[in-house]
This record gives sequence, C-alpha cells and structure tokens, in this order.
Amino acid sequence: MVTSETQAPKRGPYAKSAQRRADIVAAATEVFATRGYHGGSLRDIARQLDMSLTSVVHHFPSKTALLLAVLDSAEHTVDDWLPDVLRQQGVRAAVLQVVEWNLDRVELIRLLTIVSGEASAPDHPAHEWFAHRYSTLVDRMAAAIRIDIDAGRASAIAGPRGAARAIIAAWDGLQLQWLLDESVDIRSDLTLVLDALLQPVPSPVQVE
Amino acid sequence: MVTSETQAPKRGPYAKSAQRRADIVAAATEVFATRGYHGGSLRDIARQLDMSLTSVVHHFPSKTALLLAVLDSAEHTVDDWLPDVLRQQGVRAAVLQVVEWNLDRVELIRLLTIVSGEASAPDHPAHEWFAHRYSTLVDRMAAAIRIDIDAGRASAIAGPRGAARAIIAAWDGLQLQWLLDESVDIRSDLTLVLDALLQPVPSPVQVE
DNA sequence: GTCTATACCCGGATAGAC
DNA sequence: GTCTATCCGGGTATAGAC
Repeated sequence: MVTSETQAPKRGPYAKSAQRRADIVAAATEVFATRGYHGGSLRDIARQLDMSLTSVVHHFPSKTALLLAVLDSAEHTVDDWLPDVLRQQGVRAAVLQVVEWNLDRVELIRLLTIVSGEASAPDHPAHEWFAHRYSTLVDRMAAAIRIDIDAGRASAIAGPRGAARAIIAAWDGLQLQWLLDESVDIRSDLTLVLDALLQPVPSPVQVE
Repeated sequence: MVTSETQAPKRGPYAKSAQRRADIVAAATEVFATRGYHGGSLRDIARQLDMSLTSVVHHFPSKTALLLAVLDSAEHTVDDWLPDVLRQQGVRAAVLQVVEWNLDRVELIRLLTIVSGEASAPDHPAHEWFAHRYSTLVDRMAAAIRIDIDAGRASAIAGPRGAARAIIAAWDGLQLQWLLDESVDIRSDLTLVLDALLQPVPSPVQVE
C-alpha cells in the first residue's frame, strides 16, 4: 500500500509519516468506536498516542478527514475477503458469515451506525462517502444474487437490485435494534428476510 | 395534561409556561431536524425564538431533556392514528401509508435517523427512549400481524415478532438509503419485504 | 416562577516559533 | 514535524433582576 518511490524518488523517510498516520487512524478508530464520533475528541486521540493535538491535525487537516480515513480503513478490513465468499458460497451464507463475524466487533458496528446516521445530512462530510458505499454495496450484492439465481440457489421473484437493497436495509436496521437491545437475534431475523427474498416458491397466482 | 390545581392551588397562570415549552419544542424540532442534534445549538434555538439561552435552559434543564421532549412530540404525531389504521387496513397498507406520509417529512425522518444512531451508544441520553420505542413498536406490529393472519391477509411462515422486527428493520434501513440517495424508492423495496414476509405461499416442503 | 448576565470548561481550528 | 498559545463556539452552573 505504501507508495514511497512514487512521489519521493530521492530518499525521503516518508515511511515515518505513513506510520504516524496509521497509528493515528488506529487510535482514532478505538476512540471513535468507544465514545462515538462526536463524543471522541482529537485531544483524546492525541493523548492516547502521547502527542499533541496539533500533531494530529498536521497529519489530518480536520477531524472530518480523520473520520474518512478511519472509515476507509474499516471498510477495507471487511471488503477484502467479502467478494470471494459472496461468489463462492452464495449471498445467504456470505451475509450470515459477516453477521457472525460482526458479533465480535460491536464497537466498530456502533461507529458505522452512528456515523451513517449523521451522514444522512446532505452537508455532512461523510455523506458522499456513505452514498458511494451503499451504491457499490448494492451493486455487488445484486450481482451476487444474479449468480445465485443462475446457480439455482435462488429464485427471481423480485429484481436483484431491489432484493439487494432490502437485504442491506434489513441488515442495518437489525444491527440498530441489536445495539439498542442485545437480546435481539440478528441471525434468525435476518435469515427470515434472506429466505423470504431469495428462495421463494414460484407463486401460481400472479397478482397485478 | 396541565395539572395546575395539583401543585398550585391558588391561581397560577401556568399556561404561559406550557406555551413556552411548546414553542421551544417546536423550534428545537426545526433546528435539530435541519442541523442535526449535535449540529444544532441551544443558542440557535434561543435566537430563533428571540429569547436568551438561559431561558431555554430554565424550561429544559439540559439539551438532553429538550431532545427527549422533541422525540416525544414527534412520536405522538404519528402514533395517534397509526394503531387504528394498523388494525383496520392491515399491516401492509398501514406501513405503506405511513411511508407515503413520511415522504413529506424528510427532515423529521432525518432527525430520527440521526438520533437513533447516536442513541445506539449505551450511555447516550436517548438510549433507553429508543429501546422502549422499538420494543413497543415491535409489540404493536406483531399483534397486527397476528390479526392479519387470523383475517387471512397473511400466512404464518415466520413468527410474528421476527417478521415485525424484520419489517421495521428494513423500513429503517431503506429510509437511511433514501436519505443518502433520494432516487431510492422506499415504497417498492419495502413492498418487496412486506409481500415476502406476510403473504408467502404455504411451502410444500418443510426444511428443518 | 420567569428571565437575564456572567463565567467556567471543553470542543475544533489556526498562527507562529523551535 | 512538533510544539505553545490563542480564538471562537459549544453545554452547563451560578447569581441576581423582575
């Protein structure tokens, strides 16, 4: 990921700066996930790294920029292996696997939930980021659903894109309910939606 | 709602205070819905009402208290007539009617989306409020689904509570996607979920 | 009870010195 | 790159005016 030779052909020890940035992102992820985005302050992050506030700001010009870096980092840790599972095991298995995996990353999910809500405001710095995220997410899942249909793992009652949007929506919504009440079982309720949308029996009666 | 005789047996014109509170709630709703909860300041609200900051604080001891008042107010405007429609027209029609109605209340939906995300944090002042909200919401919708089943409007593939949670989840999730991208059609995608979960054909094969 | 003014501490952001 | 110092705007608590 580090492209040191690209912009600095001389000798520059830019790796130190890159390392700093990575450290800051890691600390910011922890702070944001624990105290939320608004709750977590840049001073907290700086304190945790034993550096000053302005040092943090030097690497990330604004709190917003740092947030986007954190989001990118979090996205990559999931999206690196998700597409493969999606194509090999089908949508249902892949989704449930990620759900299972996310049960141990409560604070990260909480962060995404909080920030995605904030980002629903058009002028929010992360608005476009989330719009793009959902756009590609829907695209990928719709493509995977088409593969499932071709493979006979699912029927095509609804359009793949609509089903994809609905599944992602239910997923997000159940995560919210789970964060508010830990007794909510995301797995079983999301399984309901997956089965209902992906494996329906062909309806004999067609209602207009 | 006003219990003037209870604590002030004399003659107190407490109606003025009640009106003040209502005005503040209305202004706060507008400010929060426009700039978000964190983004909107008490000073903004006071400025909009041509009063001082401490006057606002006098009626609502904290920003949190004001937020809860706003949420209560917003909830009542919907829940007053929702239950009736739910029982008379069935879940599907009632949900779609509320969805239709909400298309003209973008900013209020945005506020609920933002604050519900924030409230996923256990120490958030509105955490318990939303936990209670979803609890009763699931209860009501589950009851309505049972009525639909008895009336022959829906089959009972899944448990009513699971279906209710899933529908509410998809609803919330689609609203988020809609707020991020206005081209998302909540009606059609939510209809997919409603039809899939409420009107399934009785499956001949029972999978364990 | 109702409203106001003041001050306190904590945010993010900026400028300038080492 | 990193620091100290400063500015401006938050929420909150207190004291005092009608």
